[in-house]
Amino acid sequence: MGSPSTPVVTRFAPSPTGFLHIGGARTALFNWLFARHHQGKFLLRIEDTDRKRSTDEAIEAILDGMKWLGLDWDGDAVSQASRADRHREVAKSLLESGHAYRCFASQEEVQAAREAARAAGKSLRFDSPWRDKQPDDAPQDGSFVVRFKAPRAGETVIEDQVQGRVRVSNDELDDMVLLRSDGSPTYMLSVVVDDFDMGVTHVIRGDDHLTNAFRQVQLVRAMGWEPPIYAHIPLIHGADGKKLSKRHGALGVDAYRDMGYLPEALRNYLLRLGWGHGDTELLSTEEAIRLFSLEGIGKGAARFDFKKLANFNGHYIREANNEHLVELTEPLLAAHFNRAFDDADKAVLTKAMPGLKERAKTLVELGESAHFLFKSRPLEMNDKATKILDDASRAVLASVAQRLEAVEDWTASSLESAVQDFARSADIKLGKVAQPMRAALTGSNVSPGIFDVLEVLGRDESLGRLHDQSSL
RNA sequence: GGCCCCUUCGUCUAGCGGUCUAGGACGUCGCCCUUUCACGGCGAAAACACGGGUUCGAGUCCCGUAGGGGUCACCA
Repeated sequence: MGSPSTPVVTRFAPSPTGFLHIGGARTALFNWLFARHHQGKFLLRIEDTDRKRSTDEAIEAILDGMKWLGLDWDGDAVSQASRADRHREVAKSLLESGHAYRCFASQEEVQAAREAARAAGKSLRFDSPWRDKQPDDAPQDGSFVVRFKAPRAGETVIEDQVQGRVRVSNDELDDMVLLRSDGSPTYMLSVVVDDFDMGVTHVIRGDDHLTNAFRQVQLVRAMGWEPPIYAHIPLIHGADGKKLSKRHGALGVDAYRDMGYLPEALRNYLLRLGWGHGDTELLSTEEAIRLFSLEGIGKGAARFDFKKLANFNGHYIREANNEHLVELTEPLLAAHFNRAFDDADKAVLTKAMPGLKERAKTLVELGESAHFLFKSRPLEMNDKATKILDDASRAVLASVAQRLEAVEDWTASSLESAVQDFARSADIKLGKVAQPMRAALTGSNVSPGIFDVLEVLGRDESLGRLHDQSSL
């Protein structure tokens, strides 16, 4: 950890070529948690230096994803492209100090050299013939790129907070391009400059950046700056153990939202994916901030497991307050029934929510489980309900309905005693009357407690549904 | 292919030389609760990749092997 005197500054730096995918979300979460833990700053920088592949929609999607997840950043999101002048300025000073040079080799030449290296089984380093040429040797009109004059001898070492000490021989690294032939800065240059200018103290990112880190450290040193502290976290794999790609479940967080996962559940799950603190599984955001540390991050890649996410989600649904869940579920119901839901509908939903949320793993399931409340008579029975409603059951329904009509106080407890009395007097088991009732009232074999269902549905609707299915 | 990283139950993980006959969670399978389904409770099966060292003693340290991953762009 940095000394207490230097405030922690972390950043999340996604490239806006798509949505905020699950791996990026976890990286953002770790950076956010780390910054909040140290009461430091968490910055957001959009790495849009590749103008062609960056889109405004993607930027929006990423910001939306962050907001939905509850990861708030300090200050405004910075556009890396907007800082191109400063990046060029740094490249220029590197050129002047002799840490960079103009390379006139064509892309074809570079390509050919790499292929030769591969054929020879060597590292694919490109040695530019222009590295040690004098400025006047340069062709007058040729286009060029600016390359970093990387050290060839020795090795570069990174004290990574997750990976430990990692070292690589400098002759493995070639002279990376700093400025393209059109004068635009590359990512390698831009990250280094931006991280420095933004005062980033800790770079926490996916370990696919680990090898980049070596070159970045060299660049930082060439500028006479101090490198940030690095923490390269393992990638997330799909359930099949393969790298998470577009084809392998690397969905945007918006997809998880649409599948009915709660942001708090996804946060908690993502946190536990690759980070641990003893046996603790469920952590509130406050606890997560309090407990989070880089030491708790594991080194191995983790597989994404929907089953466990669902379990966490069920937990957070049960924990959520009813009004909030009604708000989240109402749009799903409105879409399903293709009609607006008014306050009376919401009141019904709210009343049923305690029984509903107990058995839902996702918001989608929660919404579906509420359908029966709003269906109009006569309800259509699903297969299981149809099976339950045999002749005997329909006869029972007729009798119990008759008994319920006499109930003055239409509440779950009164209704329960009425049905209990009925079952006793008719000498049948409660289940024999409850299940047919459930079928008739909900059209299904699964629902919240049947007496709660009666109460929520109300006297008229309940009796009506019972009569619809009872034999006369 | 070069370089770098990783490897504890099916999955996520705890473990930071002896307390490990390896703990928790999800999942799975039983049982209990019970008006269904969930929830909850109880219980079970289930792992230190392999081989060498180091050490009185290794899941914990070192070296190989195997497997997995990442990266080698005028992408980020």
